[in-house]
Amino acid sequence: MVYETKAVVRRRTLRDALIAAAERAIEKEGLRGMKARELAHTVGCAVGAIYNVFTDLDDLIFAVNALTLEQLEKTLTVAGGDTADPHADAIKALVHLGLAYTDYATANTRRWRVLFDHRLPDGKQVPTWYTANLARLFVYIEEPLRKLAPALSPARRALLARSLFSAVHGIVLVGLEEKLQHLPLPVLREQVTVMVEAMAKGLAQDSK
Amino acid sequence: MVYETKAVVRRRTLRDALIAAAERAIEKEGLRGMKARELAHTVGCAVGAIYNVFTDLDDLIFAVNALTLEQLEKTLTVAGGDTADPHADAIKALVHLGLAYTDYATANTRRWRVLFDHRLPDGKQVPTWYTANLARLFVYIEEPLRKLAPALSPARRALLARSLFSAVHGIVLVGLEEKLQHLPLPVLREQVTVMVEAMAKGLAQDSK
DNA sequence: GGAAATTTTGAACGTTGTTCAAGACTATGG
DNA sequence: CCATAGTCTTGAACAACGTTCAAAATTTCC
Repeated sequence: MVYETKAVVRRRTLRDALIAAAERAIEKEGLRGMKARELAHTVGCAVGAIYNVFTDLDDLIFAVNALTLEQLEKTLTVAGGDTADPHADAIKALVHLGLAYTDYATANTRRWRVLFDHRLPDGKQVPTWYTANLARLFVYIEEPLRKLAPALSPARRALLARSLFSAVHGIVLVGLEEKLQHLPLPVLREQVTVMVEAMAKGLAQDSK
Repeated sequence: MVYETKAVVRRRTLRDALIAAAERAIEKEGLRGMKARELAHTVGCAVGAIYNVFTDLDDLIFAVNALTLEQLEKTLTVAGGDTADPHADAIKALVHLGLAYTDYATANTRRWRVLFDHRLPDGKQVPTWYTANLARLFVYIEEPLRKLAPALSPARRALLARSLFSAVHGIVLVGLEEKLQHLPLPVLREQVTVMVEAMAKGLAQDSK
């Protein structure tokens, strides 16, 4: 049987529709706005049907997060190095990445928040594919970092890439935090630029 | 009437007991573990009694967060500058602050997470006193920062202090994230040290 | 001491996510 | 093309949650 059976098609259609509905719900009201009954209503199925396609709502959230990560990664195109000055190029590339991250988070705050906000009930394990996908965010940083500090061992470079990502993530996170004064986008972008440049220069200085 | 009436005493006693119960619940199972009926049972009151003392569970969470912030601030004692080299002193002080933050977050992960994880339902405002308390975390950084880059205007210094805090916060947050590989404390401390030093050196370099 | 005011109580309400027996549908063999 | 075995879908029902509120208990005040 090469062709898909009706049931399989229906299943995937429902799956996609539910994901789309969840995306819209999250974008409009955040994780709180994603409710089983509401999703079922908007896609026109019974509440129980959700659980034929996803084991959990948590499972559905992970599916949305996977798409969010895809979206996010698409915006993280590395700026081509001019190769005139590899050092300056690397710094430029890092700033570019940081600003792209800032822009995505600002434009898609609720979706982006769910990537990290969502907490599983005690005992439940995060899917390994999700961990791997998230960790891929660090990889984008490794290449410029290699240019910036070539002497670094791969392990240390990976660790530093993670820390660089985390630092920018923190700046954006706190910058967009409602519990504090919301920073206007231009100010936030400037802070990211200044901090990434500082980190890059400081790290390069270290490894000399 | 100088002396407190019985009702007022009871009220405050109940308030404190509920806060204590909430603290224990959060420490054991996070925000999810803090349930109205369970709190009422552990302090020996009716569920409804909670709502005589707090308007919401959110209100109770803010009360716990206030205590958490107090605890946290107590650990952020600034290391005395040796005044031999103000530049090096400033960097040391910043690293010290970062490590203190790291240590508190590691030792009290659940409590600490609630400071930032807790999200209000749409429309509800964060109490201004809470915003002010949180923002006080940035202030600790301003003094070393002044030594590091004296030319900075107060406004820019405040902004940079916020960004420095945010960067460290991000590193710790991602470092302790279950959705990624948990970094062992020594590794995390080292990353914080390296990154704070890099940021400090980079910023100092800029302002020369 | 007794009336008025206040606080405490816990059953009840509205919303959650999730389940599961019953009914509807689909796939397959004759 | 039909009957039947298997599968999927349904939505009422369940448990657990935060929150409310009329009644009961307590405290306050003269």
